[in-house]
Amino acid sequence: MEISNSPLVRRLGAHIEFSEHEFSVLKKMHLNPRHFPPGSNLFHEGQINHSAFFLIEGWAEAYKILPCGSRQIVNINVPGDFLGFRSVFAHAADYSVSSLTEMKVCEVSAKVLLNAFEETPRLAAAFLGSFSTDEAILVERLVSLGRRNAMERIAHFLLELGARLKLVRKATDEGYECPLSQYQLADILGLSSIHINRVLRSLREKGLLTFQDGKVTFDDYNQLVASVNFNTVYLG
Amino acid sequence: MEISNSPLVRRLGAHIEFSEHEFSVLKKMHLNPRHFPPGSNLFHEGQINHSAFFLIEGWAEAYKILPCGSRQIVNINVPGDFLGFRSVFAHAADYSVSSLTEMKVCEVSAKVLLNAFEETPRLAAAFLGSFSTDEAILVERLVSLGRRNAMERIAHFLLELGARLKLVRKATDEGYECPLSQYQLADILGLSSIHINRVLRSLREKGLLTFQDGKVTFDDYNQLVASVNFNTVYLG
DNA sequence: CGCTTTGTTGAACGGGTTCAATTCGCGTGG
DNA sequence: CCACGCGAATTGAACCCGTTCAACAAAGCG
Repeated sequence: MEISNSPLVRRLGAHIEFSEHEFSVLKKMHLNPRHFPPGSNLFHEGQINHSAFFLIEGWAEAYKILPCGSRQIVNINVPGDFLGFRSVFAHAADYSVSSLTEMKVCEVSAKVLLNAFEETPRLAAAFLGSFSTDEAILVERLVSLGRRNAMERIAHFLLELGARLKLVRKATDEGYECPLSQYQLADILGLSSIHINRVLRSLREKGLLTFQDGKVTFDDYNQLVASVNFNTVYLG
Repeated sequence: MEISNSPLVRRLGAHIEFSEHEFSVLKKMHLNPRHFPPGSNLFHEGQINHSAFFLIEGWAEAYKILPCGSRQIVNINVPGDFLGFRSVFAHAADYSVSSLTEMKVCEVSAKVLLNAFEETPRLAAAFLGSFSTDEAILVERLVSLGRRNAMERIAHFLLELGARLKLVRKATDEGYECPLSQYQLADILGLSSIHINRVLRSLREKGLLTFQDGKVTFDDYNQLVASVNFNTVYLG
């Protein structure tokens, strides 16, 4: 793959132009790609990591399991996303990450990463900017779980995912391929899968969006955006 | 104030020992402290910031207002916390921050911060570690809003706040001073203030914790921790 | 072919909200 | 000094969004 088409470069480069030197540093991070089948564990809660991953192809989920047995998905990761960067700087990972589909990642050790940061401060700033976006996504989901009803949560999440996938050319205003099940949607949005099912039906019947057969289709993008007050500014 | 007693140094130094040089860099960040009365806005959603703040004394709240008028508090900040660091690297702040009490902060420009990071990589790592903890707090709250009931959310949040305040010597296992109202607790935990009130009464009657007169008292710390499965590992 | 995973629908229940009213403490002005 | 207003806490009652339990259909897969 041509380096400039890498989803990582596309994400980091959303706001700045890279120099030749910066490109070469990024290129080094693309060596040694690794593949995982669906359902693989990249790392788990409490694990001490000395490396992080770039997600190049495929989808992953970051989640926590509660003692009572229920589960909260913290984030869904798509190509261009960072996996486990926090746990490099923290003592240990505070959640688990598994692949949802066939997945291609590039592993980067803490050392390589910190060296790159020292060497090219602009690159460090680009990374910090992207980390900020990740946290903004987390904040926006917190708002959803705290103050939005089921319909708003679902629409918001699927619109957000669409916006993120557009960055890496995997979605349009028409919709996108989506490997998530209704159960996973429930664990992301703090709802039961039964209720997810009912609300999805209602959204479909209203002609707003269709979540079916591994595809999300925006049947009326503008009305959907308007009806849940979706705003992309937080995505950077 | 002696620099080594600064809540910022106490937080950053939770895991590493600073050199003389690193101390001097941190000391420079303590110049020009600013004071704010309760209810001041440090910055608001959408604002473009070129500087961030360390919270030295007092409490603050970070929140988002929804178009429907309801509010979600993203985090409560206590001495030693960072305010607005993300918005330095992102395009704009994605939430607003106001003081809850009389407050003392130190302002640090993006430039000074980035220079410090280049100059002393260990300091940069300490900051990244602390940012990680902030994000872990966010993740844990997401889990609360998604999968815990009102009693668990309240207990978890007040225990977490206690653990954070212990780091800066402002709490013990007995309890701590807390300027939050029941309304604010509601906006943090995605509940109504009426329900907060009822659950607080129930917790008090069970002899687990008392939230009254600006104080949180852990009437039976161990039983409280056990009954909601509180675990501090995510706090780093 | 049976088994598991995912999706679908109905009915009853319940945790938490909403609306409404009351109390208490406190600062402010008459 | 008291009346007033205001924000925070408190309590009751009705309601409702979302859960839980239960049953069944459809699709994929060894």
